[in-house]
Amino acid sequence: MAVTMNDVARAAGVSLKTVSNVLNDYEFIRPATKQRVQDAIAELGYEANLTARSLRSGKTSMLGLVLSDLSAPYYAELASKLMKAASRHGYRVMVEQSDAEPSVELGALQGTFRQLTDGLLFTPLVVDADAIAARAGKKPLVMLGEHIMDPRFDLVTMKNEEAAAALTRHLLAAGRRRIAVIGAGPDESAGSAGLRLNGYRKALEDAGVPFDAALVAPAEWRRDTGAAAVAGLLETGVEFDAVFGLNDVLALGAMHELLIRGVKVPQDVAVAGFDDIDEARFAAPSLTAVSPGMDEIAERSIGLLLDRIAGRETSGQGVHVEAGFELKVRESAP
Amino acid sequence: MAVTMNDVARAAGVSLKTVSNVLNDYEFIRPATKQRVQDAIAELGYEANLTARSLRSGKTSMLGLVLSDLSAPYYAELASKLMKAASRHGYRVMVEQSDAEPSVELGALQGTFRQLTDGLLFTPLVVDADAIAARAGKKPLVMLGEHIMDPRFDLVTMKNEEAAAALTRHLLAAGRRRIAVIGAGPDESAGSAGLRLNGYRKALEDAGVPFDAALVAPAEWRRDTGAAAVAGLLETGVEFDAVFGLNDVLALGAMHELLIRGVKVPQDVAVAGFDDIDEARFAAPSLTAVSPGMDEIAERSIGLLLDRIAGRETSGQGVHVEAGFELKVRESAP
DNA sequence: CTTGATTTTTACAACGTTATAGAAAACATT
DNA sequence: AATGTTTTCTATAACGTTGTAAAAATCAAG
Repeated sequence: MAVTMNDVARAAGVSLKTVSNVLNDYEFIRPATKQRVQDAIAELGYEANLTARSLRSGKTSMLGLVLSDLSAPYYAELASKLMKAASRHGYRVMVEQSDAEPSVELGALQGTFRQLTDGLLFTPLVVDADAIAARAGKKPLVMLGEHIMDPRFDLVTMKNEEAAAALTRHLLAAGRRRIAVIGAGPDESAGSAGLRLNGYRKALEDAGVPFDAALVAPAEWRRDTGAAAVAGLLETGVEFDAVFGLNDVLALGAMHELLIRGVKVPQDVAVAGFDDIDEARFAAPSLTAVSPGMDEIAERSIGLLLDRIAGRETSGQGVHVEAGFELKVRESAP
Repeated sequence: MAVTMNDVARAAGVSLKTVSNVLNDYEFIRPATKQRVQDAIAELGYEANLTARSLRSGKTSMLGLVLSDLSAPYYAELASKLMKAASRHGYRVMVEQSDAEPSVELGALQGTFRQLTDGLLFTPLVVDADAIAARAGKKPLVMLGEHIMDPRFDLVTMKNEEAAAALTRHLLAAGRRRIAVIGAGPDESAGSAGLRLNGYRKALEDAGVPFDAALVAPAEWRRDTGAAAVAGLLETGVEFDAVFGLNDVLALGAMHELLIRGVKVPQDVAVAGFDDIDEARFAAPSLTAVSPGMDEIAERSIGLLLDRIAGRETSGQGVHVEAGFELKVRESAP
């Protein structure tokens, strides 16, 4: 079987606890003793048993990450960065895909998944703050995204409204006046969709351009739905000279549909997105998009969660972090 | 604190072990007793402690997945599917990103990661079979991909050679004679790159079209490198009327570069890829690509790994599984 | 009823670690 | 050398579950 601390203790001629002390950097150990233990560890190839350590200490050195679908590029890139950031601090990340199922989302707050993990990064999509609060337990929990803005919870988010406004201003400055928005209902006010739509409306207002609900097309945030939404706009005969996809895949789907139908991008219609996934740079034409500072989001969310776990952050209120953004102007909307 | 089996036992008026027996579907329990225990579990909201269970039983109900980078679309989609497949069998998947670092790849075979997991899905990229064999230990290990083809290991892969040949035949049938290949050196013979290149050569040979090493451009499998490789070809003045990207992101990067430079796709140059990631359908023009049966790969790899874990598959030799493929003809190479 | 076989339940140890509390050793001070 | 103080080490008990082996209860048959 595997080498245990007991084997190491025997080999080094010390007690079990002394080995444990060496491993945990206990202060009062004679250098000679420490050396003997470390030699024994090296010689036997001992590796600590995380399961046993967890059982005894209650810590797992794992973080949980709940998101709807890992195959969505934005989430894939985010998960990758979060894992790397966590790894720098000695933590692993376990991913749970909710598929936007309420039962799965809520389930991830409790039960095995929660148990296996010292803290949770949670991207709620379909459950509300009260439901979360009722089930959250007392392990640290940091929200990602914009579905929940509640003072009870820690939250790491991006400047959705400002960034959407900046992007809209950019389109307006380029002379576009009929900017279609894909990915929200005209009255949407909550979540990422609502915030980004607000930014769009505010920029229009500031520029004195009237808001037209006919330009706002609801769609789930996927490529195919983005394509379908723009097809719908074209078929209903609504005039537009720009498309703002509320995320990149929507914009890319829309752009695809436009190109198929012979609409020139950006000459006839400019297209812009939100997220700046890797693909945005390499689309044809390359996609103008808001880059929401994913590195910063990853770094700060891991930082905040680990601060909570270690008890370094003790605010009773939720801490709210907003990462900066950058507008990446590319060919699709110069 | 959390409710333990002991609390349940006390509430139901039975012994600890009886609760355990109920949870583990032990055969000989009086229905009345079982009911009392289950009522107590429901009433107290008991949830088994996985850590304790793992420590005692040696099983974790987790699988490991080692891949280079989760943000690569192919891996993101594969990971997502693998997680869903595993979840159907009551397992979770922990992902480890190797970044193609040999030390990380080998490290994932041992140490904590291995310990936390009942079996490993391993996509080796930079380490060889002997190094793996030396470190693999005895927990089940299933290889994904083509870097290692060794009878010692279980392997789930795709029909790289046949699929690449089929794609090449398709390009030849459309009249293309100068088909550039991006993502391999001209002498590459191992790994996915080598196999796909072999398929390409075989199809050329069967068609009596001479192989020209000048048409083969090495490149790491990313968008930017794909773009750079095609730029290199254009600048050296090599003539070509088609590009076969050895994976989709290479092809998409190449297509982007071609379009930027005013080369018409598919009129001047046809472009085709391999993987059929979601983006392939929505690129402009949409990308002709080999679909390597990712669902089947996910299903079969989880199946094989779980068979090994449960001892249902006991072949001493490695079991080799090859998923089927399909050619998706789209606009970029009709 | 008694006996023997079968079903049902239980006590106790064990998995490999960390926490507690105290014993032993080393050092400093008189 | 005796005393007190600090450093170093250790024995033992947990953490919450499953495995082993045996005890207790039930049933069938005489």
